[in-house]
Amino acid sequence: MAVSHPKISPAPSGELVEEMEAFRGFLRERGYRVTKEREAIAKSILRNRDHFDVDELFLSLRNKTPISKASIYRAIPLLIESGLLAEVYLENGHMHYERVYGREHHSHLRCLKCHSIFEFSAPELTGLEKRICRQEGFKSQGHKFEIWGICSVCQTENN
Amino acid sequence: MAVSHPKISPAPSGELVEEMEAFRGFLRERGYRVTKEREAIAKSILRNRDHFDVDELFLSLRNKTPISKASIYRAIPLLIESGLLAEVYLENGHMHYERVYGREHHSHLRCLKCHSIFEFSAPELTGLEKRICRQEGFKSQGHKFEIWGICSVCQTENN
DNA sequence: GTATCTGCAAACCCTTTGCAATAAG
DNA sequence: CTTATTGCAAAGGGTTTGCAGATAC
Repeated sequence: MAVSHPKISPAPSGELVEEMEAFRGFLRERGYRVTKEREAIAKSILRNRDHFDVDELFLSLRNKTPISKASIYRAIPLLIESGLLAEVYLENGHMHYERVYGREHHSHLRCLKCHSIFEFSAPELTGLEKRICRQEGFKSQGHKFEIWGICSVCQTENN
Repeated sequence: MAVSHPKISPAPSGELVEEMEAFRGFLRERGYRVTKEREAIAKSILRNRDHFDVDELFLSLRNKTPISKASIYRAIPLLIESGLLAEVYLENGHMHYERVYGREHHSHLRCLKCHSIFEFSAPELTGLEKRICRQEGFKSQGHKFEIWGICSVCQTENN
């Protein structure tokens, strides 16, 4: 199985300075320290990644700024708290993350063959969420919608 | 944190014999053996559980018919193949399962406080799924919708 | 200088697997 | 009798943690 269409959409880099500054500000406010490791991790996420797991991040940092997985795992809660990242539990075994800073809520299509993730927006989900919660007396803090199957590229590949 | 409203809805027991026979039939067809361990696991699921994880099942069997976790883990793929169970990846760290035999597709409300799971049906999700897939050229094999927050019982509890 | 952060390695938790003994057909 | 299944204990994979040395402030 050798599939290789792109999983990572290159990110706009205009706001990078601004977003980095926001992250540094968050750290200072909370009394956390601004370390080169945390900066490298944040920069890598802002620059390259919409979706990733810890291993991908670790490998991509390995060349320029090698950082231990322990430090990555320890940085992630900070990135989440700062509003830069969110956890995404794709149902394939382990935790994934996605950059959320400056992006809007969306849902995922997950290809079972090439493991690509595609995004879409479905505004009606919000209405559905509200209606269900009203019916059940539930106080919502979030929702998730995911579709899995075979993406268009993989459908046309022979094998 | 001591919360204790019911997580498990008692199952109808009229069809139990019939469902067990279906499972035995499935095993025989496939050349698998009908063992007392597999029967105890299937019976426990049919009788008591809509949602569970391996640990809960292990503990509940412990008294009457102690079965090793290894055997439970090995039985689960069979139960899934037989159409009795489905995996549910609630985003709280590990795999859960739900009985599907004779039940219709539904979605989940997950309480962050008492960890109860509530179910609801939202037929419009199927239409949404189809529309998105048509737009993206995606071939769907399934979808999932989950809402998390605080359930009505937990909202009225002080603390 | 002092408290936080880092890397390392060990610990953890859930799940899977190798193996010898057991049991189904 | 033959082969699948079981329980045990060890191995796996992802994630967390204790600790001593490094570093931000």
